[in-house]
Amino acid sequence: MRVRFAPSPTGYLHVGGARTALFNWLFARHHGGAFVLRVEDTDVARNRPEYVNAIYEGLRWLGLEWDEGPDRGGPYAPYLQSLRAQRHREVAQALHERGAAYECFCSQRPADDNEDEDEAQQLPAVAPARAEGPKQAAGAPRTVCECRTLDAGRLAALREERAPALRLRVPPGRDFVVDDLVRGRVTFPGVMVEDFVLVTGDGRALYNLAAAVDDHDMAISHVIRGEEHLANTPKQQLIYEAMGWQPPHFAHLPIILNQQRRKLSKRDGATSLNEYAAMGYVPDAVVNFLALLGWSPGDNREILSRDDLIRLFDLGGVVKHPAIFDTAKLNWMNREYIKARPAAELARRMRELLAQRPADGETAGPARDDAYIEKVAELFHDRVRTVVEVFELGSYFFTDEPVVPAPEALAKYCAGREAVERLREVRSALAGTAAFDAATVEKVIRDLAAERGCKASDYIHPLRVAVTGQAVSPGIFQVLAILGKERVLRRIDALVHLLDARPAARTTVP
RNA sequence: GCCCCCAUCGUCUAGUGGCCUAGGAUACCGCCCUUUCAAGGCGGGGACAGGGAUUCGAAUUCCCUUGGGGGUACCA
Repeated sequence: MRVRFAPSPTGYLHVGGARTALFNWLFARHHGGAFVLRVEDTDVARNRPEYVNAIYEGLRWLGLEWDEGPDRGGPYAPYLQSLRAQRHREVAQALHERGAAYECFCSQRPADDNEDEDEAQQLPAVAPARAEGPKQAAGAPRTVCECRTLDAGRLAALREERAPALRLRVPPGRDFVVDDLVRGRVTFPGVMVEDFVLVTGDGRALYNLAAAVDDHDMAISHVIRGEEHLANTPKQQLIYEAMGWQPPHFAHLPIILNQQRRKLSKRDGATSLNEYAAMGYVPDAVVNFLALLGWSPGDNREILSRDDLIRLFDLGGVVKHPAIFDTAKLNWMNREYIKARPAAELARRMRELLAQRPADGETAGPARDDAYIEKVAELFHDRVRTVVEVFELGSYFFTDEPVVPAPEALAKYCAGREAVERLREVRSALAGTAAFDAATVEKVIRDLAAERGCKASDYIHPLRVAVTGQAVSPGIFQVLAILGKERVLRRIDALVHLLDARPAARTTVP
């Protein structure tokens, strides 16, 4: 079995494309078939060569290695569609010769006067491309221009005037059915598929021709792609039929939608894979999550390794309805993967992200130290959803400066006058200890509380505000130990100073 | 407009005529634990879009309505 992922390099690999690639990969690995990467770069207007690399990077990040592709060759090379143009023209010519296609001299139909589409340049008309006039009663949107039946004399005359496009002669009077592996039999009324263009006036093979030819030539057995291609399928089947080729099986995957139930677009926050990488999602989690978006193993399992997925995957488990991309669940899953792996791995990912950040004050000092990163990772590895969350929740670990206390934290734990007292007491207790490991500082603080006859938390809360600037943090004793005596003392001093300077109005708290 | 597809908790889904007073996960809420926040444990609310039809019996079959999505290019 041979499947392919055929992106066009018009942008970064987005989650929809990634999901399509993943399902193809899973299918290939499950059946021991080949997963081929074919880059469909035939639309010169929108292509960007640099995006080919972006696609490679996205697939590699996910760990979806391809067996054949532009960069690694294979028995059916080349895998860059633009390099196969000659072959596309050959097939077009064969189609023409056997009467399955005809030359069309019509002007380009004006692109729908819909808003965003870039208006196609309109050439002077030879014949009306679309039959105008009142809507035909029985609903017959199919357009047949007179080029379909030009006689030899007229044909020759027209050829002198301009280069024709080549249209497929769609057989009239029959409906077209697609036996789709995920949605069953789909029937398109014959009147709806019109004589579509195979090759443009300037000799470029268009998508339906190129895709059909390449899929056939590359011996693709299963075409697994997004639902947006469903309506193209009858056209491609017609090409196979006209050429006498055996068509592949087709499977159309449901679209991934955003929270507003629309097709994912740039405005929906992160849509391309590299953004997820940058935010500290782990590839295995993204793969797991994407696999469950539109597919289910049929039981209640949620956490599935790559091997599980390969073993369990089949097209029968693919659902028909579109799925909404839910970041909350991805976050949960990512946390599961972070927790399931040792803290050292989180530390490694932190270092990777740190390396990509500018070396400003935020990441100065001890943040460079591997052992230090590891300790911080230890503290956060079962409380963060993403790697960057460590830097956000634990920002106080990545600066040598005193922290700026959050107003809420101040209001919650430092409102009363006694907070200052407590800070002074705990400061001097802490200053008096030489060892500064978690166990020691815990004993110091608990002893202090016992001695003063109050709760340890009475000291802990203001202390947390002093060293982290926040009302919440991981266990305070470990935080203190990692920060180190010097920074801790300095931060206590800074907060005491700040509290002292504040207006004396609110000295009591109810 | 026309064509096609789809329709179970907010979200991802299980469910292929009786096992369903509809299961799981996530999100949310509560309790326990606790130095805070998480994690963890326990518990809670929450769905078969609507209407017909078939059937002894429908989330499951058929039809209509509604809603959502996709397509409608000399783009892919």
